[in-house]
Amino acid sequence: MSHPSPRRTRDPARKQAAILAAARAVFAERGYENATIREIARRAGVTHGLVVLHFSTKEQLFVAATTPDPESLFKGVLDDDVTKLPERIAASFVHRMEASDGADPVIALIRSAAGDQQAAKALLQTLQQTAVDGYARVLDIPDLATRVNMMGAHLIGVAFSRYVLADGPVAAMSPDELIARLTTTIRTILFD
Amino acid sequence: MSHPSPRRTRDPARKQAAILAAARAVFAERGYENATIREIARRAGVTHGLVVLHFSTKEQLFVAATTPDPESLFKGVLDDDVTKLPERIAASFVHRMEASDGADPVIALIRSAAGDQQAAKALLQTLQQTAVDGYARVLDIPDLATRVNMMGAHLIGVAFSRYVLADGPVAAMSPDELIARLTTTIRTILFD
DNA sequence: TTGCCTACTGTACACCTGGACAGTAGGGAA
DNA sequence: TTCCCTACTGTCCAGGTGTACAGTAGGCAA
Repeated sequence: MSHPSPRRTRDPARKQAAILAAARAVFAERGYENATIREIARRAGVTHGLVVLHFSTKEQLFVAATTPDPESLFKGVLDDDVTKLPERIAASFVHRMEASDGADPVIALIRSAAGDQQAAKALLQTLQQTAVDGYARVLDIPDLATRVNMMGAHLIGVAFSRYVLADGPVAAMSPDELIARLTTTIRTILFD
Repeated sequence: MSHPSPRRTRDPARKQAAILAAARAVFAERGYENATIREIARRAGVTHGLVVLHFSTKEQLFVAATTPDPESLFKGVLDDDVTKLPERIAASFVHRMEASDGADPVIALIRSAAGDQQAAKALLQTLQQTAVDGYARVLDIPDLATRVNMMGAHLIGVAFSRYVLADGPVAAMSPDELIARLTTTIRTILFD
């Protein structure tokens, strides 16, 4: 029948990577609380026991899977002249989200922080601080932290509307139009 | 001992109101999934059986407790001249949130929609549509729905940062400063 | 080939949830 | 006072969760 090969394969690195990818997807889709280890294991093609073996606890798996790479978020954004910073931020954010196919760590963090997950809140705050530090190198504004925070809030709100609510004009518009609108708003938040 | 009076009191209307108030608070604090009927019952001073008796199901209780009153959200906002619309929207929103002490239905909806609760998404979308219809009476812009959606996204993001994440400059700033900053951004989103 | 370390599986368990339901008692109608 | 409707309680249950752990079997070293 269609039990092709119940034979066990042995490949820790590959399986850990598969578990992490599945975890990112499931945490992004359902948020921390609604995500289950069993569902993650099923998508990764392993048993839930193996997930626990490698990552010990659901929370540790969450942190391992959703800790964003700060560098990747600001890659190429801080270069060039400051006047074009807003479009570069907008484009970087939108491209990142579109490429992830809804499984981006940031979405997982938003969904999970809403459910009061402490680890998610901490990671989001770290991300925020990283952004402040980065922009501080190229911008010289007294209330920089506040403006960056407002911008972060806006991006979270847009991500929420487009990828979580996933309905309405914001969800329907093209990436390019979204970038254009974000650019205008970000410019106002940062400089006006 | 300190069992003051195990005597039963009989007052359906009052208890239903207490249950709804407790439900609003718990749903806002924890989101739909993390909220439990038992916790709501405990805060309302009743048994969880009574909650089920009156509202049948957790989802029905959620809808009953968090369905926002559209009128209250736009009260006094649409009057007066259009040029001051942004400050009235900002002030109305901030005052509403500050007054609720973190138990506002909108926060419950945000927390719950993140966890993929269908009812919450539907209510948020209804709210969105109500806003579009309302502003359509005083504004004449071709892409009105899109702009209102972007504004709604921004408000969600700010609420998220201030009341859910509850940390950082946005959470720390005074209501008046928040209103001022929101006003500028809303003006850009609606008119630029 | 033999042996052994460890990646991997499957079962088991304690806990908590939403919901069902049989019973208890308040309080107005008669 | 008596009666009865129903607001209210407490117990019970099936289902699903995270985690612990005893056992199984790959595959490299010897």
